[in-house]
Amino acid sequence: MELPRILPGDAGLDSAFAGNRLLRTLSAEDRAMLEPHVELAALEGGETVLAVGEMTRRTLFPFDGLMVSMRRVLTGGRSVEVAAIGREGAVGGIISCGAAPAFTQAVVQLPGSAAIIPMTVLEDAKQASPHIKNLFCRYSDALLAQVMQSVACNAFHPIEARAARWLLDAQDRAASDRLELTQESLAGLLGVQRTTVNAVARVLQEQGLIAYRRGAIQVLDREGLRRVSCDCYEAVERHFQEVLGEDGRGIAD
Amino acid sequence: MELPRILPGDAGLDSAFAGNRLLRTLSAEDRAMLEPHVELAALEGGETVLAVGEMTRRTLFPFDGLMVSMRRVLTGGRSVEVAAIGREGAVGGIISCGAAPAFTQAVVQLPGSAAIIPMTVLEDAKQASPHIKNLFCRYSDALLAQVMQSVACNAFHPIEARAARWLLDAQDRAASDRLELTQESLAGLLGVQRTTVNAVARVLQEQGLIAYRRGAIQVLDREGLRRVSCDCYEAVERHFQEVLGEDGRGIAD
DNA sequence: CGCCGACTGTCGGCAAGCCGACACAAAATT
DNA sequence: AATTTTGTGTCGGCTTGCCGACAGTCGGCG
Repeated sequence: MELPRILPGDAGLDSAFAGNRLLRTLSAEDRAMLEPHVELAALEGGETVLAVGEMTRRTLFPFDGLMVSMRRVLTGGRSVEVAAIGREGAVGGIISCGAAPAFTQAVVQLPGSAAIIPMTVLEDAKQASPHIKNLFCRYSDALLAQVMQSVACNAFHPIEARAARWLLDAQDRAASDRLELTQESLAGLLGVQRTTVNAVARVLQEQGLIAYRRGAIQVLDREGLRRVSCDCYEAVERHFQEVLGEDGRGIAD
Repeated sequence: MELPRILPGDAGLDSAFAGNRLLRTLSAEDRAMLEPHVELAALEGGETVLAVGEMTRRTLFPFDGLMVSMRRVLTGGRSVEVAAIGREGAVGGIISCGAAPAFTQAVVQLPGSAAIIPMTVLEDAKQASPHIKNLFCRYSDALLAQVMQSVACNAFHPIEARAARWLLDAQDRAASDRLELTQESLAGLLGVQRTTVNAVARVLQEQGLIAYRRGAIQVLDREGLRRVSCDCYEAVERHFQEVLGEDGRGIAD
């Protein structure tokens, strides 16, 4: 995978360390340790960040609207999103510590920027900083919880609710309220037929919750979406808060 | 949670360190480091090993037929199994490093034994032994993969295939080919109606793949089950092999 | 023995969402 | 401006699995 670079100036670094929920919690010393090894990248929608089977030698910390979608593709070509990661988290070797090949593919769903750090650097940082180590452990738990919730969500909740949840999740991470994606790709993420997505989109639009045109969906009424969405949205957010807290310190740091 | 103890004699310890796929890979020195802090427990079906919200202060390494089921319960009382863990893995704080409360409940599904080790001890061991640290990282990745596969599996595969997969998974871990569970509880694990499970069970029995009586299912024909099961079974096992290998050393230890 | 609670078998109506098909519209390409 | 590509709208038939209901059965226990 080749990633386009953006200017690695201090402005970029500052917004990375301020814009990502994990990086934001780092002390000056922690930050100083990582900074020399950070690479910044601007990513466009559709780019593959990590291919199945590829070794996870680095980790991306999204900020600035970037949302990366982790997809599991099955034999037969059908695929679902198993997790979406934005400025609240990290993608790559953060769980496996770089010791395992990717099980899912990671694709840029909403464009934005990321701070990219080699796993070797991160592993050293974990050794040196108790906070970093603890932070990554807690984030791993939060990510696992997110995926676990999706298992339950897929099993029980109707697509209308799941679609609404997805839109809320996406908009949380997006830089704008306009999400550039087709109904077709949304269908692929939710693991349902395109025609089903179309039906749901129509209903949500009639209710004034969203507006869409060719290749883009706009969120008009977050509160309304929240009502039709399943409570998986809240459940995951609650666990995030509990584990990582708003300040990212969480429990017993 | 209170766990009944079994005699912590050397015989028990030996079978624990030989019977669990993770513990088995430890060197004599690694084992010596943990041994003084290991508690052995015999667990009965239905016991709650970890309640939602409880801090994960220790980790269980199942052996000897024990299978623990991680369940996510939704508002409304419906629940699904998000992961099943047997002698190939570990349950508890292994991902969160003990830094987060449990998001799912963990219930004993098939009776057996476990080696229980406090997270504090495990964390120290990770510091001291590169192999242990690497092993736990790789297992974390494998567990996450398992859950991710379930998301896709629930989204696409018909229950007949999923049920067959569950039976294979369970029998891999069980001490015998007789699984003591009711159709009702299997329905709860798969996240479907009991009547649906009943229909599936009847079909599988007619095909001679299983036999069941009140409260127990017996696997008769593994190969046959494999044919009707979805390939999620193989997909997860393959990733396990790739990451942990048969000897648990996996990639670049 | 006889009761009772838990588990299983079965049915019929019903809704969600699959799936293929096709027409249309908007953008991109030439 | 003409053409192609890509995305959207919609329909009808069909299957899976939900859901409530109820009857049958097994086994333990008083």
